[in-house]
Amino acid sequence: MSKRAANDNAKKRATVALPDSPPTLEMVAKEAGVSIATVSRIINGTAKVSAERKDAVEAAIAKLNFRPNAAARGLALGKSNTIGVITQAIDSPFYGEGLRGIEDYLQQRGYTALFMSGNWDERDEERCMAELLSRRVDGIIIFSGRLQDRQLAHYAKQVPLVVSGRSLKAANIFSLPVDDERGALLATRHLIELGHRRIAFIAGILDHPDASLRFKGYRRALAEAGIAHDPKLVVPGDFHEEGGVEATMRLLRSGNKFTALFCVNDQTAYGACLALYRSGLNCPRDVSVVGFDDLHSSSYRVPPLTSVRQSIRVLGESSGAAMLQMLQGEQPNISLPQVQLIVRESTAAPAKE
Amino acid sequence: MSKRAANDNAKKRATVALPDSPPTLEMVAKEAGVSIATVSRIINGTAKVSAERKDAVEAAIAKLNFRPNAAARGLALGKSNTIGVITQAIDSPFYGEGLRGIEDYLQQRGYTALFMSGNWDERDEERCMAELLSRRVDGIIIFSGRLQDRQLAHYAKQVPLVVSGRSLKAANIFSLPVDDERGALLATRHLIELGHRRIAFIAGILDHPDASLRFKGYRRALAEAGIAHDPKLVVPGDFHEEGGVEATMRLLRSGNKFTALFCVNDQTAYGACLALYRSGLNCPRDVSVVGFDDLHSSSYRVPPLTSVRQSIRVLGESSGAAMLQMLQGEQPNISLPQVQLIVRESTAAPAKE
DNA sequence: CCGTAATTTGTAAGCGCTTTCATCCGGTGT
DNA sequence: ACACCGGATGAAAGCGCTTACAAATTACGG
Repeated sequence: MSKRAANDNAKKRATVALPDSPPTLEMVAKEAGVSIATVSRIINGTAKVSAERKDAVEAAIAKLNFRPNAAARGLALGKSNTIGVITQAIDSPFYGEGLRGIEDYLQQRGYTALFMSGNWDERDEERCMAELLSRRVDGIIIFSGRLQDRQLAHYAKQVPLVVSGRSLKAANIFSLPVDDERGALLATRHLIELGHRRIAFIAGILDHPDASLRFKGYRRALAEAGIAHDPKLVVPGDFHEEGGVEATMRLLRSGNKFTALFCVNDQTAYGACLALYRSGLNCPRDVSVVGFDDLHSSSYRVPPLTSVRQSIRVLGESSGAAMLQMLQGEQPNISLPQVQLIVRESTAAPAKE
Repeated sequence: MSKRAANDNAKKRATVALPDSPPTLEMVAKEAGVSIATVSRIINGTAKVSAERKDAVEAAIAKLNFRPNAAARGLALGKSNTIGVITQAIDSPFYGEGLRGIEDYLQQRGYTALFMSGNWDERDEERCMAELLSRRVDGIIIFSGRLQDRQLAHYAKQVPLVVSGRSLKAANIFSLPVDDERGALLATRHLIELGHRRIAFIAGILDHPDASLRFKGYRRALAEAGIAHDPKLVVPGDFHEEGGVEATMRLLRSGNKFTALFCVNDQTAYGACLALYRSGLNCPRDVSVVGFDDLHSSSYRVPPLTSVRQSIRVLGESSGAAMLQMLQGEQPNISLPQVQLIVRESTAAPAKE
């Protein structure tokens, strides 16, 4: 047995010294008196090894508290077991649920998710892509995103892509679209069935695909019911609470009457509710409000918000599943559950005039 | 000992390259007609290189769309430029803001954050630590967390640690405590000043340090004002909306009168507000409610929630700053802004009886 | 007992990058 | 002219791990 007591007495030195470099395969091999190949084989279970050596190696690993260096392994293997995820904002309640879904799914299958925020900005998103590519992630999942289709197709040559919340087909890309139009249709139809005729719509950012699809669903529902679409009842927002407040105020000040409000997403609806409250209007007595996304906290609003549920968490899990299938070389066969209207207490029949 | 065969085989293998594998330093060097050392020096700016070669290399890099392999670089450098972050739940609105702060701060300084969710579970947290350690992150930031102090001290021998929202001192650990007690004191005092005497408290999970410190502040404010503390007005919650609903219902059913409610965090307060609404009680007319954390969406509640602001985003940024200082070998000299009470519209004087 | 096949185990060649060190240059000083 | 010097380059040695291939060991039949 060699004398490696110095290592064991590291405690003594630790009072002054910074953490000494972590143990390596070589140190484990020496400690156990075998070759590094044998240690590697035991760790990965890639070949049969005699029980005797196996025990010795496992003892050495435990003793040294050895943990394989993922970077080195990645280099040797040519894969990192990491999936990059580009979201717009990691602190958004909307994306957060999706990230959680991805993380849970991947982690159970031995992968790690690397999250980055694109900040609703195309250049930021490119920076994220560059960083992820540089880290040689095995695949990248993008939530909506501002990148153009052709840019995505370009990146897809370098790494498998899953794009969720968007519809797009190209080699090495799998997209998982959400049925925004149908969701908006259900929401608007619900308001119409309650008896509303003057239904305003707070849109998101103008050129955003989600927003335009939802707008389309809104108009389709109106058309179905034979209600003329009044452009004055459509105002832009920003997908955030603040935009909802401003849009609602603008609507109110414009003097155009409305008894219901369909908001492009829940956060916008939160803002709308606050603006109504500030204006002395009661939801749902004076104005009914419907959101989109069904965020977790929407069921705890006062009043609980009626919303379109697309389960962003499931979207996340499905994205992870699709990515793993792509990495197996399979064509993903994932589909999302249908969007669904969740009726709560922010909608009611309009007041009799 | 004929090594000829081995060499020949190695060469053969070396010439085989998959067409789609990303370009390497070597390919760039060949393309530019220089050595790989020169390319490396140009990329990192670690030495002077003639303008002529520099141009050639940059052209080659652009042509091949070369991106250095972060894993390989990490291996060679012995550092990954990555900071691991352990949070309880990536989809929590509370932690989300903190993560955003960390991400922004680190990214501007050339670091990448690797987020993992501990799920409020000690074993999960250990799994995260193991994963991060295996990836040889340069440091780890932990948000609150369930790990014991001694476990943290143990991990700190392997990697620098920043623990936020917690107070603890040990070698190689920097902790960034939030003044929970003072926040709770301010909140409760505010209710007292408004004239409330029967103030209930919805606590978090029993053994959680945040919860007990806030409870302490609550009692201190009561004591200051000479109000007897009534244990019947204190009920447990779970830091989530659901717990707030249940706790409030329990309080209401118990028949113990109260005119104000201090909740251990904003999410709990959201639940409380809903429970009041369901019971036909108006906030703040019948019951005033105060939260803690001042989440972004609290200012958009109906009514906007009075809360204690500790700027979790700033907490995140500061954690990042402290970590970077530690990596420089300095002793971090970071301090947090004081907690602050944000008075909004969920609190008012109690109704005259 | 030896030959041969079936099993472990060890050796060493990478994976892509950084960096030390030796080499090669064109000046300089005398 | 000659020894010397400093700056630009390249060769090569790792960083820690996997794995193809060789070597060593064992098992067995003839």
